[in-house]
Amino acid sequence: MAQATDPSRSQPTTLTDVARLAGVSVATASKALNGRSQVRAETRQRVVDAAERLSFRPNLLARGLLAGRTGTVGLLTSDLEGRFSIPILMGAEDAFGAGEVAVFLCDARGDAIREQHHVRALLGRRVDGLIVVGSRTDPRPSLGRELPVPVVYAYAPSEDPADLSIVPDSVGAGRIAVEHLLACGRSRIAHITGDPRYLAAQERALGARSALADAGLALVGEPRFGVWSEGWGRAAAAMLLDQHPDIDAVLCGSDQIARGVMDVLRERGHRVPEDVAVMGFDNWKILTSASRPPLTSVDMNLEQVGRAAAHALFSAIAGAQHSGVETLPCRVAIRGSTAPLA
Amino acid sequence: MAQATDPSRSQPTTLTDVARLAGVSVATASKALNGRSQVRAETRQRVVDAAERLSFRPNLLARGLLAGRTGTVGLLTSDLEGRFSIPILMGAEDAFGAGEVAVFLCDARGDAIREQHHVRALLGRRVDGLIVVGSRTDPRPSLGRELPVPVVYAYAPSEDPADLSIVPDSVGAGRIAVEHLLACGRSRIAHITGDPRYLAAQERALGARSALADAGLALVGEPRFGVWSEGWGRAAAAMLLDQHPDIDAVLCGSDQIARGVMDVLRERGHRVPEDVAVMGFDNWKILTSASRPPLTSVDMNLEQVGRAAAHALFSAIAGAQHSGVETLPCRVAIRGSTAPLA
DNA sequence: AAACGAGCCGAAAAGGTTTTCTGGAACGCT
DNA sequence: AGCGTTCCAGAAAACCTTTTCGGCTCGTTT
Repeated sequence: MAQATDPSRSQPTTLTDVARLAGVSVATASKALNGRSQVRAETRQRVVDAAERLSFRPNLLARGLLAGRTGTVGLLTSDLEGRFSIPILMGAEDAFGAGEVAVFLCDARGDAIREQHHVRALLGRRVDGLIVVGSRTDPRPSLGRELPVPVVYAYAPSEDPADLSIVPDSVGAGRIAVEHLLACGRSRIAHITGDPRYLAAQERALGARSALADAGLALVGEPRFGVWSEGWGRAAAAMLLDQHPDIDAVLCGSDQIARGVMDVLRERGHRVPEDVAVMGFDNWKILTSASRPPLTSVDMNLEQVGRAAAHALFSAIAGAQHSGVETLPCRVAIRGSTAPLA
Repeated sequence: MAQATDPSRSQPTTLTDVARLAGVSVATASKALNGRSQVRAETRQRVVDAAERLSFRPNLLARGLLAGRTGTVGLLTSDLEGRFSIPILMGAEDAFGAGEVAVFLCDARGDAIREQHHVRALLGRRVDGLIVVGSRTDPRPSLGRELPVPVVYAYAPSEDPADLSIVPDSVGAGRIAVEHLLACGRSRIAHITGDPRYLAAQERALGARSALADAGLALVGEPRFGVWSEGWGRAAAAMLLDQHPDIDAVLCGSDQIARGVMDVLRERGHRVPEDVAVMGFDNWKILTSASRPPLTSVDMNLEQVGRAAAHALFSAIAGAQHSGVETLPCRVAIRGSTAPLA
């Protein structure tokens, strides 16, 4: 006798097994399980029972090979570590998971070579489409127009306008932040933000200024660019208070910066929000809910971005031909650090 | 004529195309490209050139169908949002990516039904194995012994000792934390930690006590369990200082708690680390590097856990039969919040 | 009674690759 | 010349599923 095979690793049951047990041909078994009409109800039931007893799961490889579509997509992140990729990834996974589509996850770690490698591997697996997730909102090089499957860029738009990109509306984010502060009765608003080489920093500042201008106001001083850290928030806040002790709101480019700013405000005896309102961007709950008081922040709706990218990819796979950069609105998550002036 | 097909979505080239262009049979083309020996060098070169010209990529579905192995694994997380899954996921993705294995990402969102659904879907895609990543270190129900592929549990071990699980050494983490504080000359050490229903909280406390006992010492008071938040850290620190103003170190159950503790210490005029040393767990850089001073913290080496799980799955796929819970050591990331007593 | 239609099932092909086996050609040796 | 050996290429099967098409049976209609 041949060596007994490990029972716990037995070959998965095939349609042939089911057909044999049900006493029909594989063709009939297939039709019975897939709800085709040319099967008698009684026969169908026999097949379904047999499949159940053998706990049959159709081999999606074979099906994909035949159908030309695999029901898989590639999710290519440039940087899993950064916290922006994760919510986008969650949104996309959510949107796909509901629709029987499986997601290949690849992390390029910001390396173009590795990215290219992953694209090749994914194409070898005949994914139906790709989502490319960036780690910042600055445009990135396109994967090219010659790919055999549709591609959607999320968060970081493609440089090629022929590609389809889904990004949060950073300018609008700056606008709604200022509008919220204005609604709270603030008028002497300063802006402390992060690295000026980030498009997001520039666009948020632009939106903030534009909303102020619409109200006939202007920022107190110039936007203070620096880095995305609490330390910078503290340093900039100290300088700001020295020069402009009369501010009544600080719009911060990130939640981290906002935390630094709030620490300095408190240490210098300014009450938040009674004397000075503080706002951040990103709505990173670990920071916003832990600060004293909890921090009002602009949420970039990143899960939404991921979901929208997934839906866009769906319709692109179905044949729709869209292109250009689509922006999604952000929203203000209001907490204790902003409140109307008494 | 038939409708012209969209050139940008042309069918991928197949081995048949390559063989035709090279003037050989598909069998020979396959052997040439896969380095089989029964091909003349000159013929092989012709095939390779043809494949190159057509930018041929073998269809991994077909290969997988034939080989019975697909070179894919499923990564099943219970909670992508939590920050513990991500490093594990990165480590696993890293280990697999190097070896031509692609990773299906599925997020069950802590829902057993959804998890079961994903397992079925992954088995339908004939993954070669599964990694199940938990969101906390408490044991979780096994997926069962009847699965047709090997499974490795990471971070959250399986309740079934017949399964293989890879977890960080939480007891050891508590030990090395205390050992570091002892090495800094501290002897009056208090412990403020999180939710007592988390095994990690219990085990870290256990390890800490055991290391202290080895040195002939004991904790100052009982471990103070609460929740994993800055707010609890502040509240507990205030109580602690009221009862035991003479402590010289606080071991905190998480970096968030540690930040809260440090804020209260500073506000009450205790210097860190001169008067009181503070340590956290998790080594979450966004918190450890932003605090004043930067926070010493125990790193759970989660990427390592992910990599180890990937390697374990590899060898299980290759046939090795391991089981039980394997613990991986943690390490102390030393920063400014701990320093030797002068 | 013959013809026809409807309903149901099975045979076979297709999808792309790898592997095994067969066979042909060239070459060396007796 | 005949035989054996080596080398190389191709034919065919296999993996598993879906779909098309042909054919069988049975019931209905003229």
